[in-house]
Amino acid sequence: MSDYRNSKQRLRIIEILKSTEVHPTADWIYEKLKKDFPNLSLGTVYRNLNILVETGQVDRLEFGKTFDRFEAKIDKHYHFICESCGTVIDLDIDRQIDNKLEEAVKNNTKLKIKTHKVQFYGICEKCLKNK
Amino acid sequence: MSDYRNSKQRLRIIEILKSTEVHPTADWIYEKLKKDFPNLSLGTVYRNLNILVETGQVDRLEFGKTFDRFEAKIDKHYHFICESCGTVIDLDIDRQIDNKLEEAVKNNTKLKIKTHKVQFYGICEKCLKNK
DNA sequence: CTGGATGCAAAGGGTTTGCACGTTT
DNA sequence: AAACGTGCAAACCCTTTGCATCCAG
Repeated sequence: MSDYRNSKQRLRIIEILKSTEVHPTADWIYEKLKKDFPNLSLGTVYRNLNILVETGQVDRLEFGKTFDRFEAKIDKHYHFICESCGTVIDLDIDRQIDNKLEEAVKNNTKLKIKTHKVQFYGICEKCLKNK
Repeated sequence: MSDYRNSKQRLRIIEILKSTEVHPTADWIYEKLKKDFPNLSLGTVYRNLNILVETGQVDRLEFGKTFDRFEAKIDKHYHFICESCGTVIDLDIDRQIDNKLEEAVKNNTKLKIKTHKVQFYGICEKCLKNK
């Protein structure tokens, strides 16, 4: 890993992220940052966000890879995603815990909650063997 | 909503999805289906997948919209996504239930589980008022 | 001074869409 | 026959990347 310097743009990006609750997109940050750096380029925002995620200062909210995946198993279940090979595996759920999970949040907020999804991340059996 | 017919391509897509556990990408399905329909186009696969998702025959595995979102709040928490306006809201977690959730899965599989994420979906307060 | 960072623009990669033709009902 | 579905290719959209220049250490 290379050494990262403290560019003004990067520092401002962290500031912006720490001062908002809107979970911005890269473009939102770009628009906001443009006021400070009129010549700012979107590429700079993306490069810095990637660095900030890499160094653990920022979290990226995403599911799996950039492309969608599909399944015909319609009943409720969780998913496990292997961080090594990308495989997605269905997981049975413990209904009792699952219900408690949703109840705990429902009773604690004014949001109208319809459903929830859970993903587990780690290494699958196959990849465990191959390392 | 329009009436959907039973095109051969669409029927095969459901068949394929029901017969596999790999949670395929659109492209994976395209490659597989090409054996039956040599002139198949990727657009057809995408169109049909969207129809199947719309009619509830297939689930799409994704998180939020197509673009990533970022946050500087690094500590563990859940997210709520408003299905109406796309807003993402941080949710506190009940550590006890959260731990039980991870334990339940860990004890029930040979996968090496490192972490998990939970998202809740529904309608936010603002959108509830505006309807 | 040296290597990382930036701006700009082009390229990438997954997904959507307009159009003319083919198929289902 | 009418309306939906398909193939093809172009268009889209978000993100990445090559390159010359700029700037932090």
